[in-house]
Amino acid sequence: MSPRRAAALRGGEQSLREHLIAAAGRVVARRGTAGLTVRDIAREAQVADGVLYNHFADKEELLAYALHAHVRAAEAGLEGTAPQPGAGTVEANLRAYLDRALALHTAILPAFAGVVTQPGLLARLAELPNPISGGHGLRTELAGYLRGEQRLGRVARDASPEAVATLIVGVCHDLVLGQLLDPTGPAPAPTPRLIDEVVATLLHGIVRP
Amino acid sequence: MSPRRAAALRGGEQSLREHLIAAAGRVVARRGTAGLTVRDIAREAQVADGVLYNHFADKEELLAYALHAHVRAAEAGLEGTAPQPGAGTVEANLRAYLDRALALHTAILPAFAGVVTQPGLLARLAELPNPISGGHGLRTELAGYLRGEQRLGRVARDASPEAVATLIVGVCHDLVLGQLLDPTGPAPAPTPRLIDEVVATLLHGIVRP
DNA sequence: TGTACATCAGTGAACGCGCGTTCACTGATGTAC
DNA sequence: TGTACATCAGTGAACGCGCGTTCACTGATGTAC
Repeated sequence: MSPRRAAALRGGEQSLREHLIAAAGRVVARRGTAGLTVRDIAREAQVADGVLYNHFADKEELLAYALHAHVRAAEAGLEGTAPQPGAGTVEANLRAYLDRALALHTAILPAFAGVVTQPGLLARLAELPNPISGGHGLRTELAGYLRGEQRLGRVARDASPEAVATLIVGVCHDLVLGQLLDPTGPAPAPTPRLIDEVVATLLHGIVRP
Repeated sequence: MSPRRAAALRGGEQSLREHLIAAAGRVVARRGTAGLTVRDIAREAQVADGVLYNHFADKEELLAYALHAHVRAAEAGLEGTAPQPGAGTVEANLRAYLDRALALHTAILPAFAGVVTQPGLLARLAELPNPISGGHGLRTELAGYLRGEQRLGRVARDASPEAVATLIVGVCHDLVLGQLLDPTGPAPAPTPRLIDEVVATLLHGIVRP
């Protein structure tokens, strides 16, 4: 035994299963899951239409793995590391977290837009080893950072790390969704001024004692 | 002339065109546009499959009108009126705006989730008399309110109304999207405590002078 | 070592289904006489 | 007033297409002798 090998693997490294996940991931990153065809994936993988059923129960299972890979790749692809409590200034750190979150959501949200409308796919994703990250990790990380700063006295004790994390992630959703809903709108990168003002608002609020 | 009348209109008020938009609007409000079938709409309207093509160019045009109607209905259905500068307290007013925005997005976002992945439908929506509202009106309203409070001296002059509006709308997107992405998650109504903390963060910030 | 055979992942044409859309037909209503 | 006819919005069976999925077949590789 050791039968026929997929033409696309002639070069020769991966298993066809990994090859399919990678190919699907590329297509998902490019166009999202909406209107995505089994044949599109096969063409991207340069492989016969039917092979995927030798390795996955159905299209949804492959897509779930592809999305999973896409999310992990996006998270791994973030530049630099998350700020630590006590380092630099709180302002610069908050800004850094916002930049990171924005980069992450810009990479992930378009692919997830189609997932919301596919309950079966959502369920498959939930079954995968890691839960749906989708910024969840980053949110927790940010809240943890803020608690650290609270301990150091650089952030008010009565501030709510969860609320700030929700606000930061929310801004990302808003900006990326706005982009998705109006493709003719402003440039992909939001105005730096708005970002500055968001950080200032979170730091100082809008009323002064 | 004055030929056959649709059986569904026997009761007798509207035009069939309005009847179709209303029926489609009901289905869209219930299940969104994803996986929505021309036959589903016809069944809801209790009308023959083909009639819609007597009144609309295609499915997308009908859906665009239905979404438009749904958004306007959701905006019209908001309880009470938007707070005015100078009335009550800034805190209560901000909270009221957040509640309104949350109600609006809870009603609208699920229906729009499927729209993001249908560029043709998006384009049709953009062509309709009013531009896509989708909270846009509320955002402008909120920014205007905040500028009013600035003039009255109840909100800091150097605060950014646009940033606050983005933060408020962003929280809505985040909470509703979270709900959509994890249907098994927390109750539809978010915890009041988080809302309180969000308002407090916007008012006072997280660092103290 | 060389040859015949068995294995089974990969292949891609074909299947069946559901969708958006079309169009020959129906029949309630207005008009002509 | 009553009857025959013309109109055309509504009807729903049928069309064609694209999709996810299946499965008889192919052929590269390992094994037996």
